Amino acid sequence: MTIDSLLSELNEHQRIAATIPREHALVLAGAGCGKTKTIVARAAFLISSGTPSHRIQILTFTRRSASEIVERVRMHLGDSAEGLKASTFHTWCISLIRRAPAAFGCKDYSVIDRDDQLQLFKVLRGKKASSQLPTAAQLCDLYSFARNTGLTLDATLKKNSPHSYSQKEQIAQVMLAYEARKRDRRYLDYDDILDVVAQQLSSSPNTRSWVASQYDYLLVDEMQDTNPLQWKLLDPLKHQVTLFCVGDDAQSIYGFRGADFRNVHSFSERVEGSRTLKLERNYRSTQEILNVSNWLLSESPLKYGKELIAARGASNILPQLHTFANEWEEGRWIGDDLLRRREAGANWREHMILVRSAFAARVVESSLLAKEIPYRFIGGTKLLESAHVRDVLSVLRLVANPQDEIGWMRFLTLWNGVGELTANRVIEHILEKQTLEECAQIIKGETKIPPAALNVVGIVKELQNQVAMAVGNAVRAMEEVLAAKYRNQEWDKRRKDFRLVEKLAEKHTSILAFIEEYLLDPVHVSQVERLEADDAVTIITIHSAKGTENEVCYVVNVSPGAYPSQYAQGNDDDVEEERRVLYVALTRAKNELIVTRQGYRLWAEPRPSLSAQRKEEGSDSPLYFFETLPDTLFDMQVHKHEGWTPATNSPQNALPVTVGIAIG
DNA sequence: AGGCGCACTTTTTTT
DNA sequence: AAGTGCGCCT
Repeated sequence: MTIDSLLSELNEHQRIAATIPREHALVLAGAGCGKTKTIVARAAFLISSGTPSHRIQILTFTRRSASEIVERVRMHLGDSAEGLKASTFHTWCISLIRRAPAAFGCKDYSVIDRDDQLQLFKVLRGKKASSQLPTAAQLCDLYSFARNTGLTLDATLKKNSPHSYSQKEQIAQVMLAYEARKRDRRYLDYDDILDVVAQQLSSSPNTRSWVASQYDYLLVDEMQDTNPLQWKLLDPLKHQVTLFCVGDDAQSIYGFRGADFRNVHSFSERVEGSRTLKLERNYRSTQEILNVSNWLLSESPLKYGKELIAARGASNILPQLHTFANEWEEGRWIGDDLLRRREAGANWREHMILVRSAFAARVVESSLLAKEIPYRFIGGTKLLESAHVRDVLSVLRLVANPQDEIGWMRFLTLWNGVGELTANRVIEHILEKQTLEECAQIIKGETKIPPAALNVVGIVKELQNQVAMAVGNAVRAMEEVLAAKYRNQEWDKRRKDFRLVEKLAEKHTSILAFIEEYLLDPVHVSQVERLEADDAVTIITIHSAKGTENEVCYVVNVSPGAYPSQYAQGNDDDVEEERRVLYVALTRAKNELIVTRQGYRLWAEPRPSLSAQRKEEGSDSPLYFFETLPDTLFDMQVHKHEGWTPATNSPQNALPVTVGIAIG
């Protein structure tokens, strides 16, 4: 396919965006208006008009959209697309660090993920010495928020946790200790990866020009979700590299990570001489679906000024709104509805179920399992984040970095007779040593860990360039102890994951690269297995669903107390972010939108309006987005309680073990 | 004292 | 699914 035929598929505005001359540009595109298509066309246009493909770097939020964009450009251009790179901000930065570790002051550093951070914070916070201190997880979030926004601890606490403000001094101490520990152990957490690069880009002219000289263009997807730390990366490059950014303020849903949707509005001030373009024609959905989405945004006190028009026009199918007595009936009905559609000839893969949280997916999941409907779940615990896989990978981490305290803790406490305290004592001695052999001697002297287990570390070291074999050996050596640890926690199911890990490892020639790649961009179990069963329903968290679409979309549990969630109540910014989350969910549907909610009694009986009640309390942020829903937008149906006990709870309905690719 | 198993709660969202 | 708390065992 030629570039001309690709451009002829675009509408006028998309084509202008894809072919603008070399200048900074921001493309504001509504949901379904062809954002990805425009980025793909832009990259293809640049390459076919002479920019070498390796001088274009595309930055996206997920591995999935990164590979999709590259794949589509390749489809249009063939070999000349070779060398085009798309990655997340984090993978991009770590690849820069790995190519010039000294320039960033990060020689021999290893990357730690959130779980590792938690371990450190837990240790540093101390057990229950001061239980008023925020939990390790809260400290972790506060720390990360401050790093991503560039706010001081003081400002972060005032904004996110005024409740803990009085403990500011102690919190500061824990955080400083965390930073000292990271330096000591040569750890880089997620935020360090970006910050280290950003810092050097702004302070070192040499490093800046080294990086800038590699690229002519940076194409940034999902610009509305970039935060100040990410901007700190782009800003120093803007004089030498041309920015092409695409985003939608109404789809900004990463405020908890420091993103501010207003940032896309200030783009033109921050980037001198930049152009802003708009895409407003929606090619994804029917007008009936857009009417619901438009209504939701129009109710916001914020003025998005967005009214999506469907290029496809109306379809005469209204979205459906179903109200159930409880979550089990809701889940059961969705399963039944899927079966009906399947019987009518639809494929499983045309259906997507959108949930707010991984936790919220559980009821739906068990309903699909019970009805033997194949599904994949995107958004829960990732393969390499699951406890049993981390256990095995701890050995690989030790080989990559014998000073890895977190890795040692994980490995040592696996064995009988070694708990947290013993492990701590041993680790103190280990950290004084340089080689694995010396470490092994210490462990032999101080614990009863079987020598055979320690040999694995040596074997893995020998195999460090054959990662898949290293994984295989580690698994075999640890199988017994793991089987004991997880004997009551679906061991048979967990055990299968090791094969998948080996499969992933086959592509890599170094342990470090293997671990890093999947820490930064974790793979979901069901993604690995997709090859085996292609036709499945998708269950997906809304945050993971950004950028995706499907013929039929179910949006689950759009109930009072859930949209907006109680968590957001009282904070107008948070409530509006919740509105955008729901907006993202509603705009995923191409042909049919089915919204479900619980607690029909709330609507069956007359009662004082929730919003009126809310006004009396002195807040104008809504308690429930659908409180004022006009009844013309949906086909509404209330399902009466049928008086049965939830089958999902009864023990005789133990979850079947082998149903398609169903992996939670 | 340290380790371990059991029963219990508690879940936003992600790199 | 993982963290916490409690009581028992070595």
